[in-house]
Amino acid sequence: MSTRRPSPLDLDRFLPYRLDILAEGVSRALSRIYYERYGIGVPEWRVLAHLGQYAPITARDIGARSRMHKTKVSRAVGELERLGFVRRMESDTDRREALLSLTAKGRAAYDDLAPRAADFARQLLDDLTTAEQRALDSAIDRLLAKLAR
Amino acid sequence: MSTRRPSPLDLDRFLPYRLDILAEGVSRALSRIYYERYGIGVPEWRVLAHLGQYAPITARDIGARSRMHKTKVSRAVGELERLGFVRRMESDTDRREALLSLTAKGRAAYDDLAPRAADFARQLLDDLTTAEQRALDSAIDRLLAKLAR
DNA sequence: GGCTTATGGTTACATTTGCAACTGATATAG
DNA sequence: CTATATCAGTTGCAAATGTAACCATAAGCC
Repeated sequence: MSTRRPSPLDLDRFLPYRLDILAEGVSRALSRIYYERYGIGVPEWRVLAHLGQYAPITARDIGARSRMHKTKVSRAVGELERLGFVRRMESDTDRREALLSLTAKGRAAYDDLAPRAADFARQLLDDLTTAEQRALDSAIDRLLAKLAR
Repeated sequence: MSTRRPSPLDLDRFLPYRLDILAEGVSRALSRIYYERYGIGVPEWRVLAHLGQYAPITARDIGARSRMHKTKVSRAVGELERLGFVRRMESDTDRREALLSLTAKGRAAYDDLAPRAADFARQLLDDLTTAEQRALDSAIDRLLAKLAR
């Protein structure tokens, strides 16, 4: 008679799987905010958010910070330029790289979106107690640190 | 004189962004395990894992459980069939759908991979205290539940 | 200096993905 | 019944993505 071995892997509790579904769902929900208003996708939003906070910054550094492939950054920057959101100045210390920053229009979009995005994250977390939020945050920090090794 | 407004959005603490980077990093690290051994990618691995645990199951149900688009499931199943990992039986209650299950070869791959995947997740989490692990798990549950609404 | 190697960024090409349309089958309304 | 709507799954096509090659510049080395 065949006995069913206990499954060595319970998918519904498997962290990588759960994280992926969660990240995808959160990203999709958030994207509604910026896609509806400005017609931009995830990579463009990411670049915009980086520029809002860190400009002037090079494409390289955006990629390094956000773990985006350099071609993805390059194309997102291109699209944002096309939209008139981003301006590039050539660096005077290294003529390969360009210092990116926001135009007035890009700044306006950022100033519109950033608080909405922050609200979104707040609402998402508002079921959790402060302690749970801290626990989640610190767990993410530790996992990220572990991956970096 | 211009004063810098406090940023309304601190990216390094922004949950959607952090989740995305974490999920991507975890997935990439895990994928080494199954890619190196069987040359399969994320969608194929996901389908394999579902079949290992829930077979016989339809492609539709795999998609519903794992939030994969039906075309992605369809192609992953096709690839797993090509590899000789998956067999399809037609359902006798509904001839549109196919009941998928693993061949001996597919089962062997699953039995090889599943414990490795489980180990991977355990190692990933072994820095965290049990309390932290539970907090993380419950936070993910709540966020997923919130998204589902 | 000149030569090799590495780097920021873009582009070409192949692969992957998602959407829309389709096929064959089932459910449902009248 | 039968006509219409719905559904499981596949396929065509377009958009998005990653890899590799490339260009221009910079850095390291002799």
